[in-house]
Amino acid sequence: MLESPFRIKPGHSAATPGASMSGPEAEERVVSAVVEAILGHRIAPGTRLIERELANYAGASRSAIRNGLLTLAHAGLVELSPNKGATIAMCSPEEARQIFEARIVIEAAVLDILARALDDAGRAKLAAFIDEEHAAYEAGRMEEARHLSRRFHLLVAELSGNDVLTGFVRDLINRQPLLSWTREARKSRFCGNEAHQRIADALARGDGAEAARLNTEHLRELELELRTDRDSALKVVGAEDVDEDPRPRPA
Amino acid sequence: MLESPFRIKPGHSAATPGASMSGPEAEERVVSAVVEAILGHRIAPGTRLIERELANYAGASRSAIRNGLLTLAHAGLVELSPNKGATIAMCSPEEARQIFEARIVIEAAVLDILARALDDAGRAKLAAFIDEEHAAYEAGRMEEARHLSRRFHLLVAELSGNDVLTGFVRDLINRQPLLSWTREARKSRFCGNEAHQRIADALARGDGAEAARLNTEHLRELELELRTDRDSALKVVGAEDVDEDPRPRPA
DNA sequence: ATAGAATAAATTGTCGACAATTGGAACGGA
DNA sequence: TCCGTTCCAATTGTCGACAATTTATTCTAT
Repeated sequence: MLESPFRIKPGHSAATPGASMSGPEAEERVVSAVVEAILGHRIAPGTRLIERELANYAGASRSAIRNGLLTLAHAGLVELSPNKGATIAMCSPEEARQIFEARIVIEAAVLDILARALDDAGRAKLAAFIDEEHAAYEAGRMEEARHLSRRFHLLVAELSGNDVLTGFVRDLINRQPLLSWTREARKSRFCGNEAHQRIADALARGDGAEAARLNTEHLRELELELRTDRDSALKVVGAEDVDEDPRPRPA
Repeated sequence: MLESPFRIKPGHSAATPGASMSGPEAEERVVSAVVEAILGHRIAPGTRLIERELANYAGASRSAIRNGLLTLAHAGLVELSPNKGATIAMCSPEEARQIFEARIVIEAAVLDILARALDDAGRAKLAAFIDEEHAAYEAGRMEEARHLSRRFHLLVAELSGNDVLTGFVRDLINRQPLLSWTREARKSRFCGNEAHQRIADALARGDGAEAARLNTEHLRELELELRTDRDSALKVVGAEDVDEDPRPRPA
């Protein structure tokens, strides 16, 4: 769950008004939809999520939505205030810093573990993934490229064989889009395929320390880029508060 | 949440039969009760949790219990199978290994961070906590001592200032009692007040690397102790399957 | 007597309705 | 015009009831 099939496309406000197909995956559908919406920068942090709206949208009942919101809250993607409702989580700069700090240390550990345990099958998977990532970029499918770029770090964690650490990495990666939700960030250059290649090379050499160092550098770069994006965004829009705001307005 | 006030005492099977005080903390109550029951080794991994029973016990309705179970499931303390219900999570040896591995790397990072940021207030808190821990042990209040011993690691994380990593540490520590749930483990010697003291000393010196090394050693020792406990338990009870079983039998 | 199928009990999943709380709007007074 | 109060719509929280599924029991045939 939370693994995000990335299939549901929100944007229009009523899925299929007549057909109330309340499958057993109703809750899952909402979770996926919200995750996808956040990843696609179609929904802004701080946006209020009204249960009934989501219910209508997903063709499910409020109970399912409530469960979904609870799951999302546990994952740190939405914030729940008693009697106040749910909003897309907002990350303060400090929180963003902490997330990057956590990613750096955990991924470093994961790489160190993986460097010792990587076998041929793993090497092949890594190579194939990086190829796919590169292909998507070359073909101009930026959305997919960005998606794969995020998933690279998850793949590394999975290959390390430690499910606990993998879960942590997944949570942290999923929160990433909360940090850079401005339109500017979408223009950011292809984030680090070269870096990923270098990391994979170091891993193949069995040099976990170097892989960790490269990854740390990579993440620091990302963080810096994010910070400048945020700053420039603030400088541009200024005090009128960011309101290009592509969020689904309550009817 | 999950912070566990440790105040509710389960054991008798009906809280206050007449008074259905369904406060807003009903869900919280169940969560605390289950956490406390797990920590006190009063409930065995694999035990099935029936919603209606919990509801009656806590004087709440099934909805609240369901939410509580979802929270516990996300924390890794219970497992939910669709249409099958909830059980106290069982940790395979492999899972236990992964949890310790995760603790080692994350706490090492936390100690490294803290060594650079520790101020006088923090030093004082650490010292006071270790004193309290020691006092509880000397006074023979083993339950409390064990509780404080676990919390030491959480305190270190909190002092580091990184809430994200702190949350991870909390999750991992809460899962600890799932690993050593046998009666034998209760007899285990006071786990590492000296070790805690030494770690605090290294921190006070600003030597994060040494603190991390000591902590790693400390955790490895704990893991080993656990493993032998489990093995000896298996050797003793043998194939009759562990069934001293102090779990609340379904009426 | 045992294996298998049919039945019955128990438990979970889902839903809609109602109560409680919040946020905003209309209203009135200074 | 501005501030405070009152009222109302909107939203969340909670509950019990019913349907669907699983699990235990009983019955029958071999």
